[in-house]
Amino acid sequence: MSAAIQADTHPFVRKIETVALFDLSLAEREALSTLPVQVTRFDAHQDVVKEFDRPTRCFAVLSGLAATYKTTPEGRRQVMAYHVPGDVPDFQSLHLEVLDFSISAVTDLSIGFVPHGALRTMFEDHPRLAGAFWRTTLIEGSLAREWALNNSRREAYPRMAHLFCELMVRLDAVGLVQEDSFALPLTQYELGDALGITSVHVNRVLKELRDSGLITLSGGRLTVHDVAALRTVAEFDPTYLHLRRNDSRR
Amino acid sequence: MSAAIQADTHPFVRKIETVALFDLSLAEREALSTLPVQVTRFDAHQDVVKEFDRPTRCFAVLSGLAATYKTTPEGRRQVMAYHVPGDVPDFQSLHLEVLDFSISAVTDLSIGFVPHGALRTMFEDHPRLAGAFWRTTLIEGSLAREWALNNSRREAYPRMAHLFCELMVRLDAVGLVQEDSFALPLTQYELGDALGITSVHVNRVLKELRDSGLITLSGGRLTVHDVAALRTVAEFDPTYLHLRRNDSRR
DNA sequence: CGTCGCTTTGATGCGTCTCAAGCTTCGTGG
DNA sequence: CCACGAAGCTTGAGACGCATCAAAGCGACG
Repeated sequence: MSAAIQADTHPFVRKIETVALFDLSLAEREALSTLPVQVTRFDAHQDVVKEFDRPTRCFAVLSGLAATYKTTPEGRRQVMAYHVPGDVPDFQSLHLEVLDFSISAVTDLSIGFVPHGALRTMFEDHPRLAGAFWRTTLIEGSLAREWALNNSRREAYPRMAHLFCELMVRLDAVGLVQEDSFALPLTQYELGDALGITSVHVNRVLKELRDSGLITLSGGRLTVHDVAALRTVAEFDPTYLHLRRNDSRR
Repeated sequence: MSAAIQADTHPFVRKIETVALFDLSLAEREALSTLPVQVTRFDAHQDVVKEFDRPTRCFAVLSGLAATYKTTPEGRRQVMAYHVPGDVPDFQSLHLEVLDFSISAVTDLSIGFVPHGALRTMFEDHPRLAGAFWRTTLIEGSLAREWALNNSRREAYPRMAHLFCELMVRLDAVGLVQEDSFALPLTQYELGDALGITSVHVNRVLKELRDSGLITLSGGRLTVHDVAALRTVAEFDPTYLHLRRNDSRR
């Protein structure tokens, strides 16, 4: 998955511009773009942060794909969310001392770390920005609930369709979808971790979706042949993503 | 379920006192306790707010039990969280225009509504309080993720044990547990809605838990006979609840 | 004292898991 | 440039967990 965030724009400015319900003032834009960012690369399959960590900084995904996941003590793994470029997935560490999930690099990853202290200072001076970031964390909660519904109340076939619909909309919103096709660098085993099924069953369901003519997935790229039909199968309603108007072309 | 919130304390003061990581200043306490509250009663099974609503106020549960739930368009219902007295379950409406879930009264319910405007004014004057309420919404997100893990990665028997462990800890934190026993006014059908299984299967799992000597559930009251064993079965680790020290006696 | 909602139990079927084996792809070293 | 190994994909057979359908028991309340 290639970088989609312009190098000349501070990632937090980008994020807030796409999420906030107001236009940034000059002072706010200045405060955001002078936040200190430490850029770090991670290899695929590395953990960026781990459950029970006590982070002292938040981070934005600059390029690549990241995944929030939890595991039962018994070792069963569940991916809770994927993070696309521009996302700030561990903002909760600013207000909750200990992390209740891990975040790993699905692909090679470029990450921008911002110290908690700088964020707190910024929020004191610019309370509207605090509200905007609060909003981003609420949207993440909304995604978590939709995943809980999807994974416990839909069978594997519509469940997978739903995941593909969500990813398409979210990747499209950051310009990573071309002609109903986007990079999806997940193994079938990893897809199973997200959907709560085994890789064997992922394979069979994928075959069904392929045979229905809805999608093809190969070479780490998903192509949707019939967006409307896929949405119908998935019962997909994007309300829970809380996108603003025109964030998505679909 | 009887009221546990003292009538003479403003519910929002109560909530923040149990959640915030700092001691309230006099001004902050004053601001909270002068928030206008409109108390309203709901009968069991009524909806307090519905998915796609655009609320203009938040509310605190004063007494009774409430449930956040979503349904698929096909009609399958999933409870995402239970709310005990003191909780403020729809705080996200302050920052997200349209609700992505419904909240219903499980039992008869007493609710205190507070207008968004009053909250926004308070947050402008007292930014630390905004941080404290932000924290409460993050904790809800954490619960949603744990439920997603529980419902998709544990089988019905440990899954139910996990739900009981969570409810016991959270109800204990608000003083509603006596001698490892608490009110649990849910039908087996409703338990199925929370656990993602049918009421028939709830009945069989409940029987197993009873036969194991772990619990009894009758007359709307759950008694845990062996807390340690129930936790072991459930692989229960309360970290995700983000309680502060001494919030729970267990 | 009959009715209605809830609980309990049985029989059968479906969705997904588990185990197992063969196949494809691709990167690496000879 | 080919051989090989490792990782991932594909497919089959049988087992298991939970759903579904159905019916009978129980308890509370008018």
